Amino acid sequence: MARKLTARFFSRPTLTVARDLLGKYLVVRYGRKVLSGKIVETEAYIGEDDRACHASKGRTPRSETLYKRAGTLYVYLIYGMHHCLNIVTEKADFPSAVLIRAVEMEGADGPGKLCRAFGIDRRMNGKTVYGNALWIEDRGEKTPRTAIAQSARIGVQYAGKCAHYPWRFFVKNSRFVSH
DNA sequence: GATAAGATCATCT
DNA sequence: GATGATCTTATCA
Repeated sequence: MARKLTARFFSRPTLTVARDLLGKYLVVRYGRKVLSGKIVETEAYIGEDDRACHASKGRTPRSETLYKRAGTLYVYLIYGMHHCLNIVTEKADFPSAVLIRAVEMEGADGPGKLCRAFGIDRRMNGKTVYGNALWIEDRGEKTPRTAIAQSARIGVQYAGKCAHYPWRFFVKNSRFVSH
C-alpha cells in the first residue's frame, strides 16, 4: 500500500512534482523513532533565471546540490537559525527543487519548524530521498485538483517579478498550512 | 486581529 | 561587510 517514491517521480517538471507531492507522506527515521506527516504545502524553485532560486547566481559551493540528480536532498540554513528541506527535481545539471513548507503534524507548519520537528539539519544535504533515513511515501490517498490552491511564493520579495510567480501549492482548508 | 523588530550565522561580495 | 526560501515575541488596536 505505502509506496516509496523513486527518482522517477522527481525527474518530472518541477511544478508537476510540487503539486503531486501534496497528499504524499514525509517519513523520517532517526534512531528507532519514525516520524511522518502528510505534505500539505510546497514551493517550486526552478533554474538560474528564477531570481528567488539559490542557483540564480550560478554554481557555487552551496547551490551545487541543486544541480545534482532528481531525488537529492537540499538542506540549508537560513536566517542563522532555521533549516529548510528541499528535494531536487528534473535532470542533473539543471538546478531546480521543491521546498517542503508544511506537513500535517503538530509544530510542523512552516519550513523552519518542519525541520526542527523532524530533526532535519545540514547533515542531510546531498543525501537522497530514497535512503533509509528520510523518504516520501505514497499511501494511495488521492488529492483532488479542487482541493489544491496555488499562490505566489513566500518570503522572496527581493526577487523582482519572480516573486509573483504562482509557484506555491497548498491544500485548501488545512490548518497546518503556514500563515 | 495586525504589524514590527530581534535573533544569529553560512554564504557570497 | 551585507543579507536572507523564518520564527518568536512584543506592542498596538
